[in-house]
Amino acid sequence: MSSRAFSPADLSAARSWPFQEARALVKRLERMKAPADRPVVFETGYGPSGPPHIGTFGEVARTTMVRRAFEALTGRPSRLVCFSDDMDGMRKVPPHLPNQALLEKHLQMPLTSVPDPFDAEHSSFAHHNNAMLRKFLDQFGFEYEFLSATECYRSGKFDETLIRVLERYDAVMEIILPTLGEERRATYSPILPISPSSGRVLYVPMLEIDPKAGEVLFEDEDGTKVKTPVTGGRAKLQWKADWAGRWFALGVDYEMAGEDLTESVRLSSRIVRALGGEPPAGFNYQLFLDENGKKISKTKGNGITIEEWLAYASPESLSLYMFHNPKAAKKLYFDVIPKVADEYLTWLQKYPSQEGAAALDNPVWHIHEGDPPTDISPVSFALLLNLVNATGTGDPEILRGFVAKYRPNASPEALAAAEKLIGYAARYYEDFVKPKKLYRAPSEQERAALAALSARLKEIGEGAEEEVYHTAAFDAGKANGFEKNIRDWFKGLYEVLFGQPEGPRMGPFVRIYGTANTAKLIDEALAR
RNA sequence: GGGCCCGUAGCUCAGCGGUAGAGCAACUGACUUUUAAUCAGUAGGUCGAUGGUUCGAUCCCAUCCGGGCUCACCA
Repeated sequence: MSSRAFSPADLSAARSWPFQEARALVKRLERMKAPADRPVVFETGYGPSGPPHIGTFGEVARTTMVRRAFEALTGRPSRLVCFSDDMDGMRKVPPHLPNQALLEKHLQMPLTSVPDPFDAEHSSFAHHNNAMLRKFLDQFGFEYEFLSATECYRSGKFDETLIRVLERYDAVMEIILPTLGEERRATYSPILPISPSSGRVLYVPMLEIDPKAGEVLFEDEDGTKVKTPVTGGRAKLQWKADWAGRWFALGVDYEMAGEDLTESVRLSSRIVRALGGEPPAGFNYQLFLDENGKKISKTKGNGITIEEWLAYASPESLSLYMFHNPKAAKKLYFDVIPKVADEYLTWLQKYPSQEGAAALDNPVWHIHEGDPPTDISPVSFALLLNLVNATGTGDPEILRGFVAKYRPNASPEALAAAEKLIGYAARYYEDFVKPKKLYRAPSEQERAALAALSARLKEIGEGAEEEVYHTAAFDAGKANGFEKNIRDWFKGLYEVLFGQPEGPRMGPFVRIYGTANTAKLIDEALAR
């Protein structure tokens, strides 16, 4: 690792939000008098009833930023727990899934007891989604520990916490009940037993609770009264109590959440205190909006998905987007992608010349966990998009040639760094530029000039200087009536050959694309 | 309506008590036998509004305006 070292003075001068968050966490640990060698626990939560999405990425990326800032600040060990709420009952069958009938039969069962509707590869629906989550996180190289709620309950990891909830039952109820509607109030219990007869998660009131024995009495689905221990996976905590229980059981020190969960965090904090714990540090980040400032909703399909982002720009650029101002509602729509991609490059270029706190506050320090790469693409994404527009091609080979020409002094490493951008640009071309192309037929005059150019290029052959080709382009125009308006010649040439009024400088283009290919391009256009 | 968050140049953001900054975009010029690129330069903000605290406020407080979330169920 070639990551830079920073002085304590630099570190305390860093003002970017991850450092501010890290300092808040430090204060919390001081208040708690936490032993300095105890690993500090960061958590992110995940609901395994659907695939991971751009918000999942954002939460883990941002949490990791705080984590690394904290480590830099304190040198203390830390862990990041990605927790899957996979013991939650399946309340309804998510539409769009295959095997609806099969799923229907398993309503109210813990998600880890619902069969995988996709294939037999995973032992349950939740296992399938958990695997997707891990694959998703791994592809970005996040460092984390995966934790399954089901395993935590069944293994006894949460036993102590469940008993504690029984011990503090009244205090917990007192906090939760006022937040519920009248109807729910009548049946609410922070403990949800798993029916021994049906395996479903039961939303029933507790008839008796016995903290000493660690048991509860409730009415099972078949009407029989059942007394059961709450431990070993025979019961779980309900919403409003389970988050607090998890904090308590895992000793979570830091967790952020979307602003829609602001009230939940507040409530859970009170509950964890009632259990005798201390709520984690953290903050509520804002949700994303679409181009018009409207909330992004999956059904409306506004905004963009992580797949869309990653099709046209790097994960690092998405991290940069996540880094910016997490407390402001940010617009997330297509046009921001190229802009953010180039902003990322700009920050990367700036980093080596920055010192102290300025470097620590540079987003790339956070995006790359303190160790930004030194090989930087010598061309911006905007330039590549221009190129793609100008050359009318998304052929990576041609783009590569132009990059090498534009940046003759670029190192092989830098050119390698540009490779990814070229791929994104090519994709962009295919999806956005190509469909908009409008080739027009040449005028008689243009036809003659184009034919002359084609013939001349074949004559010259490959390997000549750019200027030779460029001169040929001019000559063909001048010799066919464009001597006074050479601009029109080029405009027409582009419209006929590339389907747009602008195009590449012809000399370099021919040199890179080849005379035979260019001549072929012309001949095909004339034959169209 | 209550609560929370946000509101600084066209855009994305920094600045968090001492006479407003960056990147991109825009514009001008140079260069290039079209485009793009490159280089040099210019312009652009009553820091959402109004009051208050202060010798002094973008920065603190209050109110208001605008945007988002949340306050039945579900997570």
